[in-house]
Amino acid sequence: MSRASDRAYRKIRSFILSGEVRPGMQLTEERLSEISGVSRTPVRDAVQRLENEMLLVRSASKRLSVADWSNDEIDEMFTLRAMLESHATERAALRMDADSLRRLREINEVLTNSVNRPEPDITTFLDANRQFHDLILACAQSPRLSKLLPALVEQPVVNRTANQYSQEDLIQSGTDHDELIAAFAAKDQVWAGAVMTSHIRRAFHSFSGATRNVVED
Amino acid sequence: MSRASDRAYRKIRSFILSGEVRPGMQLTEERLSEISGVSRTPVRDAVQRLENEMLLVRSASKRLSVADWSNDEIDEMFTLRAMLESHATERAALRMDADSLRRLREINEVLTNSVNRPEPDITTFLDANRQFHDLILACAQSPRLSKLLPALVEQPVVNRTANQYSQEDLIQSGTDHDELIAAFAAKDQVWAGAVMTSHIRRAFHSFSGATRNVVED
DNA sequence: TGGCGTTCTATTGTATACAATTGCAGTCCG
DNA sequence: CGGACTGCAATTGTATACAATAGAACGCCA
Repeated sequence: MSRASDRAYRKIRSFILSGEVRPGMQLTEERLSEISGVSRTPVRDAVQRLENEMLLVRSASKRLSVADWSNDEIDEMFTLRAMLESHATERAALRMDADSLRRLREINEVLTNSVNRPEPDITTFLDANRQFHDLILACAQSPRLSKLLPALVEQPVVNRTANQYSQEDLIQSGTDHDELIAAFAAKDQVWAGAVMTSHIRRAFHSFSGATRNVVED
Repeated sequence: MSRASDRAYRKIRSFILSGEVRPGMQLTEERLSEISGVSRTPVRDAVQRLENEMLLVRSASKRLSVADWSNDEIDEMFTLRAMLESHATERAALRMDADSLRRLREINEVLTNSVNRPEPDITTFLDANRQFHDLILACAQSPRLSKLLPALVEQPVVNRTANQYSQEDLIQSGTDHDELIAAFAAKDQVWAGAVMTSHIRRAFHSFSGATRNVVED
């Protein structure tokens, strides 16, 4: 979108993700306008986008608040993401060209290097990981999927997941990607889809295992 | 949303669906503002919603035009809808309560009556059909699904499908719904999900069969 | 005559002022 | 003392004016 509107979107988003505001907390448009440094008009555009991603919710009558996802909702996000991203992967397997395949290898090279060291570089890992999944989505050539999926790959969850990961988990991610690449090279959509499903499901359990049932510690 | 904004949304939507504008045709915000009788501010809200539903697209730099879906995109819509709505149905099967089940029966009673007559009442059928599917979605109790699915159940396609339907097809819809109700009563999520998949897939083939390959006529 | 640049116009983006709505608090009555 | 009503304050919704930007048309020069 436009500059001010985009700025507002990014500022508000990172404001929420930073954890400065607690889930459920109320936010006025004017407050968001101060935070992002633009007027309420572009703020409202940004807010509508964030509502679609369900980072913000309009509490029974028009008042804005920060979303507070239940465990069930987060489980559901992973489930839906696994379904849709596997489907995207299947489509991509049929449409993958040599250039994209090469690019995937390059990206995963970077990703693997970022974790195969004494102190894993999480930032580089996350960036490469995002590029990898984005490229697959692009290869799927489905405008609908490209619109729907991003709303399920919420950074808060992805980031928290990555931080929960042990180094072995991170290395396993690279291995999964290698297998995906092999499936793409073989143009085997079933294989590719299955690897993606298991890739995301593992992330899910790593996330919920580390997050939930803190009482048991 | 708000009154003017909602008004704009409905007016523009029906303007597009009426077929008065051809797909790919450009529309300015001002023009839409005239059509809907409100100022550009609420129009922009409505436009953003319609962009999410992909009824409108922003053509390489910000100019608006009516979406023009390829056959592949429509196929993809049906595929995604089948995936997500089956999933919703599976969830609903686990969460269905007696009241909702009764209500489903009532709705399907109306639906069945609307088609079991010499001249089927398509309007009533469509309305009951929508209520039926909406209630299942509500029973699934998944805010994400409730946000994602409507973007895949586009009225233009549903309506055109219904008009393509033969009377037997319409009656078959009611029968499918009966079977769904039976699966819900048995709390059998696998059964329910399978029936929904086949229900939507049939609609898909009825649609594409009647729409495509006109050259062969 | 064709390609390029420049101006002009159409369109979208932003700010601000104002209208409408909703929640809250204080008060009055039972 | 409780509950509902009324008026005020906070918040969201809408219109309008203006700014920025992208496209098109025109003319200039090679």
